[in-house]
Amino acid sequence: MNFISRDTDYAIRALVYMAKMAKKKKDIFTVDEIVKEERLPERFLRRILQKLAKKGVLRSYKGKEGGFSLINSPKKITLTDIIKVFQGEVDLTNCFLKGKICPNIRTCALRKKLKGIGRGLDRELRSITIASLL
Amino acid sequence: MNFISRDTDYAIRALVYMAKMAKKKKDIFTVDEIVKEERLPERFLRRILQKLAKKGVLRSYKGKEGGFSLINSPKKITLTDIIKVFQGEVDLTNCFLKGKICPNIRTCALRKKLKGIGRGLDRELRSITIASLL
DNA sequence: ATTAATAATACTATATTGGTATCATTAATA
DNA sequence: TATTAATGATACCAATATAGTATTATTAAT
Repeated sequence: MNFISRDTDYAIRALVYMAKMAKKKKDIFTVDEIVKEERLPERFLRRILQKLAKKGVLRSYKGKEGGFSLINSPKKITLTDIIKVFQGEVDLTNCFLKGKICPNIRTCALRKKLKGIGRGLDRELRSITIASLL
Repeated sequence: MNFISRDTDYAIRALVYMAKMAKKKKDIFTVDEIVKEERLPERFLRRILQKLAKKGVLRSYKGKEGGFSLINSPKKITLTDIIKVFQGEVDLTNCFLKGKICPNIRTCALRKKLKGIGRGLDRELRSITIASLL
């Protein structure tokens, strides 16, 4: 059971690259540059960055000399943010009989326990920022 | 992102039912009985219990008067055990460029951080036993 | 011999994952 | 203003995973 999906993984690599280079260089990056440096599949990464742009993690510039840039400081971008974009909210308490048979998720001993664990996990994932990975 | 899959969920329900009833009653249960009580799809649950039997969580008895029984005390059956049966080892540190491009998982800042979190998570999941859900 | 249970295995439908392809849009600049 | 170099939107596709169902074999009690 993989916790991180391929697009989350690629997104993190791209963001870390951008954060690293933004310190020395200009801060707009083309997909081609990132693909070359990080050796990721071009069209797939393109779609990933587009999604990050749509979700407000990146800003995109169309046209010649365009590309993508970070909107916020790498210190502000957490793992939780990125996972949420590609894999949705991490939900430890999901119930497969919800509504049908189970009376209430709050009376369920399992979900009650998992809820606490999920909160702890989220707190830890939130502590991992792009900046912390440089 | 659902952490628990449907078969893990159904397995837990079945195991909790068996643990609960084993206290008052005989301890061999047919699939039909569990299906009726927990309202789960019969053939699907059957395959789930067979898998639990194969993995040493349940004992199975063929023939008339047969069924399934718990092998170990409900205190000894942890959530980690059950997740492992149906979803494999929970791996927070999986890397999608392993071997190809990434030099070493141990030099990777992200994986290093996730490894610690994964250990904590595992410890917590291990503390949830079937007995603790009664 | 009959009956009532699991075992093994194959099959199916649907969703998700991982990725590719195409064409439209935009903006710099020669 | 035409060219060029970038992203945007969208559709498509293959492989795998998920969530089951169906069939036949085996086993053990009575």
